[in-house]
Amino acid sequence: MTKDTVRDKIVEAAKKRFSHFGYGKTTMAEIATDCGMSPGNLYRFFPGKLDIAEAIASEDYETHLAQARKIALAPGRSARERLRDLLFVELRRTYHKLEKDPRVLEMATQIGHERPQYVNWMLANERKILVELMEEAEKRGEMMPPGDKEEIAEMIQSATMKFRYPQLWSKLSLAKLERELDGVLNLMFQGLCPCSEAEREKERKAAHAAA
Amino acid sequence: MTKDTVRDKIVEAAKKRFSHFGYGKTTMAEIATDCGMSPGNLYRFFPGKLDIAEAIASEDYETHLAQARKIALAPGRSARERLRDLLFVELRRTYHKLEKDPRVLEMATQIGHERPQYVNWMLANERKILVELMEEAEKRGEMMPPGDKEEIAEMIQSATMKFRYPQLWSKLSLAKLERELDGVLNLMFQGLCPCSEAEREKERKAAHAAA
DNA sequence: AGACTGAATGCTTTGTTGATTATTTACAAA
DNA sequence: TTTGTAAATAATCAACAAAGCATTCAGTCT
Repeated sequence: MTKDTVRDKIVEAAKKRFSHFGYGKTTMAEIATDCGMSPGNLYRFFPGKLDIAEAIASEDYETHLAQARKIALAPGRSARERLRDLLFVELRRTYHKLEKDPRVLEMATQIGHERPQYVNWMLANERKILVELMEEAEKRGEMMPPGDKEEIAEMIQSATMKFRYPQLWSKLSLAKLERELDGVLNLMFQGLCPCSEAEREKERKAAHAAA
Repeated sequence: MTKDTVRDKIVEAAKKRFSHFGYGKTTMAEIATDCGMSPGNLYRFFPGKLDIAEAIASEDYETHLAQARKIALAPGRSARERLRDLLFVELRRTYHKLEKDPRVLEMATQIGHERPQYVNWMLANERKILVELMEEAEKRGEMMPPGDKEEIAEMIQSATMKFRYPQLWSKLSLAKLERELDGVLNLMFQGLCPCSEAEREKERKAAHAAA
């Protein structure tokens, strides 16, 4: 039996236990027994319990990323339509996932708390997709904002972070969240008080001086 | 001795204790003794301990609101400059306040956790100021985005919530936070991919259909 | 050697007890 | 009636013991 097969077996067993009893309530000993091995042996395949959870999360995340990339590059939709689609799909997906079962939320908070680096890695991946979206738009000759695309992606994430893991930040209903996301997108798309670039530049200087 | 005088005395005593020992570590009995009365009597002036904290917070908040309103209506600055000033001042103010002393943070989290209504009330107040800012801009003939001002204010808050109580949501440094706020504001001001209103309308219909 | 075990370790969680403390209430003074 | 007290209650907290568990490792088997 190859090493990867065993790894998969462990992940499968853990997935069953975690989704049934929750992360906190399943022990390494139980996972080991389910795989017909001793607890100690698990550590030859994973550094620790949380890493098994990460492996499970990553599986899910891979398919999510693929889906997101497809939306970001969907033909026949404008850049802004694609961005809107992307954020709405993410909002609904995570909302429902966290809503339907508290076990997932438990694992999410656990990982988010003890592995901030992992969260950063996810954000970076999604930023890469946003950049691809913008590059694609530029290639198609759509109007694009000036400036570094990676930075713009960061700001989009910053302005929409509330909608990324909705249940962690607020207790708003999905309907309310969707309305707010729509509003924030409109704000970003149309811009407050649209006017000339020159005027904007002057303004930023004034802001800098005041600070 | 009038009722309000006693109330003030209680608030003063509590303020001293809270800022010195923290909310959790001061007892109602101590506050009462400081005021030369029995613990039970405090309840003739406040429904509970947390309400005393609220009273203290509100005192501070009033001066904050006044300052914010002044910034929002400052002469000689454009609407966007004023909005930028407002958000930056708020960011720095709360960041430093929470940074400098954990006692304030303790009270803030306590109130935020057990009195979500109070937080809503604060947000509503600040929204009112944003609306005033926009109305003032309109009066001065500055270019304004179309739509309900109250709603726009809500969306601005939504997009900038990360900067309102920075320490509660992330562990970013003030410098990083300022850069992000700057970026988000630019995003809102210039708008992603500026283009015609008609095109935007078409887009929203498409988004609706897709949902 | 390489794969694996299961007992040992030390950390975290849980349960329990006793004290503190917010809040209520029955009563007293003015 | 208003203003207050202080004892009673009930909820929470702190301290500490007991379990339980993730993780490690000395050692077995192949």
